[in-house]
Amino acid sequence: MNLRELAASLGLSQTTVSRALNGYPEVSPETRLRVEAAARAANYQPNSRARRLATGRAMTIGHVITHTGETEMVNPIFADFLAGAGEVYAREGYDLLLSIVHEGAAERAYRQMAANGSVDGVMVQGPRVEDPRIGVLQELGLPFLVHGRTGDSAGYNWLDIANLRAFRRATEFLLDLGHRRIALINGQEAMDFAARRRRGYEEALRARGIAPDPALMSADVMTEGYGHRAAANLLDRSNAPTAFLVSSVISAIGVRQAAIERGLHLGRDISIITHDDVLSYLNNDAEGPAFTATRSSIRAAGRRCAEILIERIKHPDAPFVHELWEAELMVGRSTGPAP
Amino acid sequence: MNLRELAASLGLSQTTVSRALNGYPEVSPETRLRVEAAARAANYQPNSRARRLATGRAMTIGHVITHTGETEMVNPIFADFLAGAGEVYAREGYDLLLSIVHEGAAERAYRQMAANGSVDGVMVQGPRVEDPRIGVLQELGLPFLVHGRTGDSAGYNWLDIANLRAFRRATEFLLDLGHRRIALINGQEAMDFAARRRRGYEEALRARGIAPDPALMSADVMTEGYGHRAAANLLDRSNAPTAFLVSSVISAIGVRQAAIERGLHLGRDISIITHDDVLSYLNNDAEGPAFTATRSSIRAAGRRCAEILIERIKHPDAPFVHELWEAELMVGRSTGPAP
DNA sequence: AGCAATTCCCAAAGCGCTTTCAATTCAGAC
DNA sequence: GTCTGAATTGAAAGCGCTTTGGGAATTGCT
Repeated sequence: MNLRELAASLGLSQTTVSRALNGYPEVSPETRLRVEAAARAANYQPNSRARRLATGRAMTIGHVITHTGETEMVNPIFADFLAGAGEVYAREGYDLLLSIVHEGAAERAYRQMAANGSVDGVMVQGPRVEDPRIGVLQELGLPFLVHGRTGDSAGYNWLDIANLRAFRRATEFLLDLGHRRIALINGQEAMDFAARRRRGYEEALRARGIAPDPALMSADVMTEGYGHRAAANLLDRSNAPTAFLVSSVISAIGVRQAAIERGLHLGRDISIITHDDVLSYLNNDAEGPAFTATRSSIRAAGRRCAEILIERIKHPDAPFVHELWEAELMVGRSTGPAP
Repeated sequence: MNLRELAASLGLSQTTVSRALNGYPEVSPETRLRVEAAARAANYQPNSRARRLATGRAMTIGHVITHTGETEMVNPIFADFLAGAGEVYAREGYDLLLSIVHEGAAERAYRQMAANGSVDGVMVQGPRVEDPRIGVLQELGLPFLVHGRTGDSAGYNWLDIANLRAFRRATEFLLDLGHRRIALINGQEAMDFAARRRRGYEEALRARGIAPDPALMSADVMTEGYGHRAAANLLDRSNAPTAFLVSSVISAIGVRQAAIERGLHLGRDISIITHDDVLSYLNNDAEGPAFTATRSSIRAAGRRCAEILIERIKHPDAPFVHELWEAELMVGRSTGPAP
């Protein structure tokens, strides 16, 4: 059933039927009701391909997710972010076009989306400290929103969490507990969020007169194995740290494992604070691991990012939106006074 | 730059330019070269909206991912599956339309995709023992492929792993090591894969004259917390199991944690076998946890599923494809003789 | 009653491609 | 020379919708 047939069956023109269904005012109430009833009865759905061509809008938002070359790893936090954003898209009638490519191919993916008009805007995730994607998107004139920040953050829309403050705060918390040798198990520091977290950690240490010790810091893709390996190395040293600051729950599980293997008791012999994205399948709650954590839901971020982006698509000339979220510090059972 | 402008700039008709770019034979080699050069120079990309309308093909594949009501959990294995499928889609020129909805809304999502023609086919993941989606898709006449199986599996395309055999094999492995009280920490048994795994487990026990003990079996959404909780309960009983068969690495981590908390040493006091989907961020290899595992890459499955589905879209009348993959049993450090 | 302003509806022109059908050219066959 | 058929190219008709620019009927105002 298409519009022409529906119109014919009603003895109306396509124009009127189209207007009736799309809520335009120049249709009499009775006609609108009649049309709506007929459309429902015939289970009429406008052909989205035709509509897109006619309106020039794709009603689609593009997400380009990259995986890093070496490990081919797809960051699992994307799933939760997508779930949050997807909720909003569905509500607003947008489709979500997902493209998963190697890191170097992201630019091409964006160019293609822009050139062939398959999306109205794109969501950028996981920006690096220097991220070429931003410049490309600015040049393309495609509306976009960055989850995170990079470079000169004034010239585009972004939503980020206060990574620096969160990790400064977490470090201060450990310092207050008397810890002096605090290890940082960070994500890859080419990523903007990781770079900021490190700065927060270092600032807090310096503010207490402690020089950051490069031997206590590591940075890598945040897998469980990495957390385990990094912690194992550090714990086997003569001058082992008494506390760990970890960038993800997945890695924190590895760190915990390394500690336990060495007979250390969490919150007594060793302290761990992790950043917690509140992933649905790794709940860090009272009955779970209950790590002390800086906490900010990635899914909620996805929702809000989607809202902002759609707003931007509707009003491309509005001023840039910058939204900074604070992470909350949740005290769990993985921290305690320095031994 | 659109086709008309490009054609005008070349002094050719749209017809010829279109043909030249799309590889039709009725264009002279020189003309084709000229057109291709001009298209490259002008960075011409055909408007996908127009092309879709004209051809009637969406060049898009739909994935509808559901999250269960209570937990709102998005299964993280989807990310890896999508990454695999996405690779193939990109190669074949297909887009991936992702819809993340509540369980009950899946049917409506499919109907909508079919009615408004936004996809050429859909991928179905995580089928339940009785799954209404299959019937809906058959009725809609939309090509689809199921990752997994359900009900009468003859009437549609699917790719699955041999869940029953994998878990029977794993159970036999534990039995051979002398274990007699083996717990099953399964996924929700409304899911087809989990139901099959359970049958495999029970078959193996019965074959050795052991009656499956309902007290040793549990089933739930496979989070870390669930694994921890279920194992803790079992281990605190008087007649605790000596081995665990777990349906996912994430839950296995929780099980391991519960065991360690009770001073049990893996592979000596307690054995764990888990199913391993080879998730990129939870690598279960030599330097990682190294669980003994039944192993099958979900990402590889995603790749193959995409290939099959595209093939089906191109040849809708071909006979149904059924592909059953064996999981391999990888012996790690988490299993040993019964104490 | 006469006029302008609404109200409601329609015909037709796109949107930017693909594809059918027809036209033209030219080589080779008679 | 004429005819046939292959090789190239184009004109134009869609694909199914939205939207512009009228037009007829109705209403409101003087």
